[in-house]
Amino acid sequence: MDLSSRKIKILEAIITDYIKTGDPVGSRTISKKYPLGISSATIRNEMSDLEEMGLICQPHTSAGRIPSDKGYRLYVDRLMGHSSISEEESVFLKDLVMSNISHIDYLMEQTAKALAHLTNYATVVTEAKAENDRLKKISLVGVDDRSVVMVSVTESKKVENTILRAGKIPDFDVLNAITAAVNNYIGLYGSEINKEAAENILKSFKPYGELIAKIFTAISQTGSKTSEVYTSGVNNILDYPEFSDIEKAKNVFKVLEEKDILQKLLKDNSAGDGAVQIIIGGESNLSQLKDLSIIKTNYTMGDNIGFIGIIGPTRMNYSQTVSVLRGMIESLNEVIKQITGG
Amino acid sequence: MDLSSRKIKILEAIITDYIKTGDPVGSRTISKKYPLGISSATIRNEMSDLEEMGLICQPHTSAGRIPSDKGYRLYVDRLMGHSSISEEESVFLKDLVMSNISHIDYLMEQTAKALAHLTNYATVVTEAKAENDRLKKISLVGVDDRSVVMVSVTESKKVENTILRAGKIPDFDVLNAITAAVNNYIGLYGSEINKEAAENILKSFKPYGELIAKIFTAISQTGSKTSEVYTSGVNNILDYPEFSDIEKAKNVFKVLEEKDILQKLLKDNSAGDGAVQIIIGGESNLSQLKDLSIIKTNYTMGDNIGFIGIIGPTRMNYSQTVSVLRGMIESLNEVIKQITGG
DNA sequence: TGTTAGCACTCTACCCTGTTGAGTGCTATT
DNA sequence: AATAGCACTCAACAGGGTAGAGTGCTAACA
Repeated sequence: MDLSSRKIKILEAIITDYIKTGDPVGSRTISKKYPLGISSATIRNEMSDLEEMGLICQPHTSAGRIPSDKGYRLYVDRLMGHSSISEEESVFLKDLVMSNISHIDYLMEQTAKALAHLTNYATVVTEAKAENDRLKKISLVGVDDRSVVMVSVTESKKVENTILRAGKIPDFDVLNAITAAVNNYIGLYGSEINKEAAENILKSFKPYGELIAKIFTAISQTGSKTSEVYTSGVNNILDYPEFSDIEKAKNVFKVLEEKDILQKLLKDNSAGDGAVQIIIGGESNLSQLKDLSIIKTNYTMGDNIGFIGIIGPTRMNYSQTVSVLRGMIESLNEVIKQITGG
Repeated sequence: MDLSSRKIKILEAIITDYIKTGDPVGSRTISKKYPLGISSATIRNEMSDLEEMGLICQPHTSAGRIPSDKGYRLYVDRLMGHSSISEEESVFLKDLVMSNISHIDYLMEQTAKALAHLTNYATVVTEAKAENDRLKKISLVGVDDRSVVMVSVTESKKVENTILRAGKIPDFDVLNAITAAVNNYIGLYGSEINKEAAENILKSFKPYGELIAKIFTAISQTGSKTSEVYTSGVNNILDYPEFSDIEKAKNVFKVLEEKDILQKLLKDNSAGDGAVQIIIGGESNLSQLKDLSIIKTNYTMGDNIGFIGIIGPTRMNYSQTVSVLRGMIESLNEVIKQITGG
């Protein structure tokens, strides 16, 4: 069956209306609200065809039609207009990013929050992280007479703190000497274990064996942490009647708590860098997500790659959400470029 | 009216039953389930008295009775037995704390999670923080040729990273010299602004003026961040039928998102250090919390004080929850003592 | 041949009703 | 003082009827 331009117009009307109201759309509603110049009876015939093609379906016999995943897919790929965000929103996003560049984790959190606020959906942001990051150097900072902080910096410029405790802590100068020796080691072996070289350092700073052992343990563990996942606006989901059933809402909450699933979902980067990707309902092949859609993209900070996703009901406002997401990424990238030197 | 021992037994039965089932408790239920040796009619008379005293109330004319805030208060203060946690739970909590001591923020997060898991209520943990903390020293670690990390350590041993960017970054030795100079400054003036001294440092390291200016800005901002608040198990609330109404659930979620309110609530430390404090329903004087109770206490890390709260419906299992909370605090304190040197 | 009006049909949502069961308070009795 | 009995109240549930939205089909029309 052919998809005539009239059928497309009707499909578009159904989707637009359903996104707005959440109620199944009937033929009469369309004939009245959308000036297609045809009667409801004709629309009924066309709708019957659209249903046969799998683009819309009926929740029950005498209800209106709602778009299927396939219908949304067609809409997203071919029909959806490009809206753009307001000047206000754009400024809001840019200010947000600018004001937080010194605390990256805080920035991520704020990003998630801001997007949730602007879209009224749930958002997920993962920390930027390189696939195979290597330790570049460390620095030791004394805290008190029993503990030091080991600051580690990776090739991709991620900074991480680890607290180390030991019975005996050297003074400032010795600490610096140990730092230098360990950095030398790292230059040669990275975070791999080289017994001989480690023994050498241990020997040179004999009184502080306990501390040095802990340093090597910490070094071998660096970068093993998976990247942080920040979620926000999860409760926004409750605003949509399709989740007013408490059990359904619980399910959604459960998925959004499983950071592993979210990570995996966002990480799949088949669409390429910087592209906005849309996963509609069952397309994720995860039963827990069959009533949710995800609009996602990625951002880069040097070699590190992070992901931003917006999660809402399948009838989410794709066009608006995409534009907000694009605006966010733009602000982020602009600021990141400035920082990392462009 | 006097509170006879029989009245107390009936009140206790009502509360115990209501905590377990969530359904209003009738006189017949009590006479059958609790061996008080009196008939339901007698119990009815006594219940009528208890109602007059404001300890229980009726949701509607022909329903059973439920405890009022005042009833819970009496129960918590005078009737509640002390249960203790199982060996298993105790080991679980201790292991948790032990395995996370090198990453404090991670430990807090895990603490919140573990308590939520054990109690099936929502939990709030605030980062330990001293009231009037002062900067003790900083350390500068180069990241790349445009940025350094400033590691700041406060009197109370809190460590924080701030990323600083500048057009020109000195090498390792100069960075160390700047660190030393700035630490000298901090020794004299803390995080206060002393123009003359700052000018001196600026002059000594003239080519790096931009960086040094940023250092002083960062110094003046240190410690201004409010302490982190971690929540967990918020969705557990959905398991209790009193919040199966979506609007009520939304309200609860909203409160638990307002970290300010939670902070204020937990911070009030009138009960004294280490004491477990219980706030029942309306006692908080916050309308948003009128259907929720909070069981809370505090922990100390050196000079820093942090708070742990467990939030559930007013009919929460006070006795069990208190014991889990006590177990958690015990594990925390034990480990903290070991660390901070005891 | 495509479009439309008309009609019978379907199904949900809603309201009204009566019934059941749990629970109460009062009163008379033990 | 304690209890048994009784009339009463109320929420929850199920059944029945109606209104309204929507459909599919058919016949008529341009």
